[in-house]
Amino acid sequence: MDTQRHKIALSILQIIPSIMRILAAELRQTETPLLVPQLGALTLLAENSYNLSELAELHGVSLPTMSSTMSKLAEAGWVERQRSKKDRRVVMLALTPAGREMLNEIGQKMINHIAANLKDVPNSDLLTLQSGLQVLQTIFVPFVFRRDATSA
Amino acid sequence: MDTQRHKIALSILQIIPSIMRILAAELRQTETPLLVPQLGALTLLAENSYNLSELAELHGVSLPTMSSTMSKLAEAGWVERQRSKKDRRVVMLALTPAGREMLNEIGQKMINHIAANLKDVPNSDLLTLQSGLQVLQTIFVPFVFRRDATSA
DNA sequence: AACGTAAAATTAGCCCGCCTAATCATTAGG
DNA sequence: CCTAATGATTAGGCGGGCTAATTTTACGTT
Repeated sequence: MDTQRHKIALSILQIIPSIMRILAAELRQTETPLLVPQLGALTLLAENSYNLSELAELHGVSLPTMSSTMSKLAEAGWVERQRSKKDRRVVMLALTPAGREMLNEIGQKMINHIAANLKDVPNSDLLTLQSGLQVLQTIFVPFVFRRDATSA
Repeated sequence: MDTQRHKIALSILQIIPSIMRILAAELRQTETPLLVPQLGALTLLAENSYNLSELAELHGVSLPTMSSTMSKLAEAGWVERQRSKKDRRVVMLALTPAGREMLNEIGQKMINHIAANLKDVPNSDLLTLQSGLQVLQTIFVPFVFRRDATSA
């Protein structure tokens, strides 16, 4: 019985989904053409060009899920598929110029929107929040990369 | 340009959805009969009996969404609808005994599962995490209750 | 008392995101 | 060569979210 860890686990289970719904709702309200998962995928592509498998793994979803997400983004003209010449099974994804521009706009808008929620948060709490998020990240985000680590 | 708040906003935007996907995936893997939103709604009902509107508001979703969630849970026998006698438009929701039992089991299982993720987190980080979550909650969770606060 | 409006819930219809299973194309290896 | 493995897509299904429309009940005004 590790009470502290269980209490935190309960908090996570209760709080994270709530925030998620709020984020999604805010994205919807700003009438951006993007939803949360699309925004996440595009953000990954903004820093690097990935093939579909890599992208799916980084994003923590299955290959078919990412494939379909990419289809929507490609149809909107924000992402381009290109088969690799070395290995023609592989599909490389990259932002189009339009996609990059759109992402910059929307991303900034969303960040401002969320930052507005923090307007009245005192500085000391901001520091606490920042550290807490950092811990959350180190705990959870590595999991994505460990997915097939059993084979490594 | 409030750089600090913007940085935190960016973190939230990047981290929360990732954790959400991980939580959902863990729920799926444990082969529970519940998904995240259902678990959340049932957890609310475990402490109180609510009518549909209240429940939708607490949970931060629209009425139709909650109605459909309740239909699924009712069909599974975990929740009971009952029309109020005072106002026959109102539908009260309550856990059935079976629902309560199932929720206890699953809830505990999920919490253990998440707590396991925290196994190797040092104590100092746990404290940081705990405070950070608290701040997150005070920032975001009240929003649910403020939804129609414009009329108050 | 009757009529019209407001409120609570459901239904209908839509789309996204997530999955697994099956398929197709290509590569790699015996 | 032929088979097995790998990368991606397609097919099919379901939950969860929304808005708009509908139904039932309550309430207020005349």
